[in-house]
Amino acid sequence: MNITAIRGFNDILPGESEVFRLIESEAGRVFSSYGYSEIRLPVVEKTELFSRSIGETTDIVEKEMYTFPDRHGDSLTLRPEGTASAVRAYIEHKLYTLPVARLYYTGPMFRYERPQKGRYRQFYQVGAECLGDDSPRSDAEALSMLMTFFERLELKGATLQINSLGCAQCRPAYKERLKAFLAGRVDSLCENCRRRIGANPLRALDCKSHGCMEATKDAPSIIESLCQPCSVHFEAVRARLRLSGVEAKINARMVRGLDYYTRTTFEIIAEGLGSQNAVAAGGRYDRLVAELGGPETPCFGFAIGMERLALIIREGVPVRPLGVFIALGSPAEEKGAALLKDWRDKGLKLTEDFSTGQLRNRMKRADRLGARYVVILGPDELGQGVVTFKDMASAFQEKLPWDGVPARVLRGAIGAVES
RNA sequence: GUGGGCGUAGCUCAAUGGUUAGAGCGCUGGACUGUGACUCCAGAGGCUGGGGGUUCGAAACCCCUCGUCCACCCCA
Repeated sequence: MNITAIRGFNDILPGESEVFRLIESEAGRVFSSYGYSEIRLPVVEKTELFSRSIGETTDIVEKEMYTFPDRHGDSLTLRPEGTASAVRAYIEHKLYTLPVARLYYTGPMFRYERPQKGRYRQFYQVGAECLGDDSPRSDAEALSMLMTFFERLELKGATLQINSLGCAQCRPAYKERLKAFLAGRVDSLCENCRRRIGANPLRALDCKSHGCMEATKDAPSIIESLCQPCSVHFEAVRARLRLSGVEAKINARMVRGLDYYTRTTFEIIAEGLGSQNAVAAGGRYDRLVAELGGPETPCFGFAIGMERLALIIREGVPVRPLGVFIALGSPAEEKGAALLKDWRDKGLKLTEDFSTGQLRNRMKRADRLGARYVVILGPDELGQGVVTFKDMASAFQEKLPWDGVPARVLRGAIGAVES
């Protein structure tokens, strides 16, 4: 085999694809029950959109984007995340004329990183953005919607951590305080953190190196440094979450890797993912729309990592039981065509075996295809207007009149019927 | 970008530097001319990831390279 998929780009094969479909359809169901509508966004945007919204000095923009010139020389980029595109579309189509826009999207994102467990160069996200509302209830609503979604998927052991990064009023002051604090202990910081003290001292807070963890133990807390409005907002979000029965742990050291966040940020941590343990994350971004040329618009949004979620949600996605149809001889094949059409129209999931060997081998093929039942039409059955209907799990078989097959399958005797 | 583990049949894995690289599962066919899973028999399937080197002799040892997994960085 000479040509293989490129590194970090994976095929999602049958077996796995059902889980992805389940995640997407459940997300659509839950989100739309909160008034969210789907927006389909392009996978490629002008590079500038991402560098301006995510931040010039972030890792994503500095070294993880798939950027290339198109034939006119414009610099294009495969989207590394969805929020920037959603905001661009919001402004471009003047969706701000609505009182509030609740949007969700799903699809592939691209980042040039070394692949490892739960991290790939092409990865899928489901994201949601609520644009045009500054109420803390909006933060809480999105969070409890997300938790509801996880409940629907029977996700166990997911914990919600929240933080507030403040706003243009209070963050700069905090940054200075932290810088001053860190400056006193440069020696114990890791090389990386030393370098970023100037541009992004907050990063030192969630650095995993021992020295940094030790050095920042008594660092000033951002939560305690919030200005009055931000502090009120944060407390209101927490109160609202309690009301909805959502447990949230404060993590004052949680820092986001994208520059546009303000006030509330959060992460949902799941077990069983190795070191890439955030299955969903997001927060408030009150400045981004204005920074990209739209009107002042407060927003809240998040994204869910689909392959990470797929790694941990329960197995055994319900699928409709598969039937295999076996015709013996040309007359039966001809009659079978009409019967299959009718049965499929009535909702059965049936595949036909086109092989011609011994019935024994054809049964074997049906078994290998995962057939829950087999429908056999041979010369005998043809004469009597029946089929031989066999339940593969119990080995029980019976003769059924042609129009009796759908009822036999659909009444559930063959297992749960679900799409 | 950095570090480590692993690359042998479709899959999971064997094989002190020494004949013709094996096993289980799967696949194809038969025993059994209309009944799968169990049993038995036969068969197909490999440039041992690729390239170079050491050696009388390499799947094995050395170098390079590619792929993959895990971790770091960072993130969903």
